[in-house]
Amino acid sequence: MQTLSTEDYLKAIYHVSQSSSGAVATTSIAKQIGAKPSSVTDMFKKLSDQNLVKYQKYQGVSLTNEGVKTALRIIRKHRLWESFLVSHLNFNWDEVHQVAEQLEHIQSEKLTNELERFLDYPTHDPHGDPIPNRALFMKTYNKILLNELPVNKEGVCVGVKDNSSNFLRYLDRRQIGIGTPLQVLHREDFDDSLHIQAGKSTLMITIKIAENIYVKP
Amino acid sequence: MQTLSTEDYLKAIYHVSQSSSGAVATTSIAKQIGAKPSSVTDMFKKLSDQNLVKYQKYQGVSLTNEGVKTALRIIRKHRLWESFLVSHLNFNWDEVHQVAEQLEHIQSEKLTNELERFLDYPTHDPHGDPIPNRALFMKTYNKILLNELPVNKEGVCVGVKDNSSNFLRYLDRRQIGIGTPLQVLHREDFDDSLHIQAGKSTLMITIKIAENIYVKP
DNA sequence: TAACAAATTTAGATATATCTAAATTTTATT
DNA sequence: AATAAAATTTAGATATATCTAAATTTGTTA
Ligand SMILES: [Mn+2]
Ligand SMILES: [Mn+2]
Ligand SMILES: [Mn+2]
Ligand SMILES: [Mn+2]
Repeated sequence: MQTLSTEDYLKAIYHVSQSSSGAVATTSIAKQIGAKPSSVTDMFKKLSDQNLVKYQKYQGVSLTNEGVKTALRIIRKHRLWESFLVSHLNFNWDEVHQVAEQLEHIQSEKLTNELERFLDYPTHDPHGDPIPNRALFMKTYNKILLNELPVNKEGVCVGVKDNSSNFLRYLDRRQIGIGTPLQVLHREDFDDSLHIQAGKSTLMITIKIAENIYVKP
Repeated sequence: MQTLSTEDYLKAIYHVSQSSSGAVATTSIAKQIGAKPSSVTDMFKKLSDQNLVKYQKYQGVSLTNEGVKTALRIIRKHRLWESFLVSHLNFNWDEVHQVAEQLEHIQSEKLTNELERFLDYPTHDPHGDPIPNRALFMKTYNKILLNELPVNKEGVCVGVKDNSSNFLRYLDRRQIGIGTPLQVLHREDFDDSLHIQAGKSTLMITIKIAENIYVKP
């Protein structure tokens, strides 16, 4: 059986490998997990012994098929729990991550599958991230960052790149959430700021904000 | 912060101290937890350092006020989760214990309190055990064991003493559960077996069964 | 009460996880 | 290509948890 730490490593490797190509480097995981590189090396060896990653000294790791499956099972649980917390327990989308970080380690297939049924088979979590189904398949749709949306083209917010409380609460204050219609009215070349239409209100956001909002055109 | 193991020890000490008087002995906890007495001694020292138990060498432990509170907080979570699993996730009462054993360690006051609200402030878990409320107060009612119920006196099943899957499934097969009306029709002195009325059916049970069913007269 | 048995504690071994600092390998730069 | 810088690994230290076996204390019985 996996230790809690093992599971967090697999998840971290999965996420890093999604956002970059090639093998996953020791330091990138060290940063993500908050551990020293030497500890990461130890874990890489351990995971390699269990055939969850392919590891070559000095060359980083990549997940094996079994490793991907294990990571997706944790991510599935994480996102299902986040959905539950928001939809039934009055959590705000910026409060769920820390708790889901614990709940994702609960070992019970029946629990996971029944939770999924209870939530009526959600496909996306409160941050717009796709939830792997029982077969670990995820429905992903074409999404682009808000700053890539052509001026005056209509889009809908379908997710966020940055999941930090700070950013999510900023969006709350601007009344931007999953499902909010978004449109770029004007792009100010001088400072890269954007004039946007968000739902019924128009407002001004910086490029940094726009780079963390996913929209479906 | 508590380690998972610490929490299980506190819970074990609480339960043992409920079912016996005086200090809690090293071996009794060793049996409950499935550890060696020497390990238990180590933990007793650790808990004592944290002022969660009063410990005197060779004399066992007793929980301090803080220790009782900590134990009750875990028990509160355990029983709330058991209730959730049965009421919303299609778990049977004999399947919930192992999962609740994990869920009880999730650290989030908001989660616990919102779960309680979501379940509409239940006072008892699926086994009839009382759930401590937010102030850690438990509603207990007068209950006796079925074998102490006078012949022909009417009672209602309000709990079970043995929580094992084996026993709970036995009760399922006999259609005895929380709320089932029970009555002792005849007590066979020769082998201490009992003829009982359970709901609409009459059946015969051994003394061992009767000693594990709580009834409210 | 002396002697034995049972319970408990202590001492020391083993296993695991993570760190620091040194050594090694890879990558980038001149 | 040689050298410097960065990344990674190794070696060894520290901390924690749990065990076995021996020593100690307590409880029981002749
Ligand atoms: Mn986690
Ligand atoms: Mn999420
Ligand atoms: Mn537990
Ligand atoms: Mn219970």
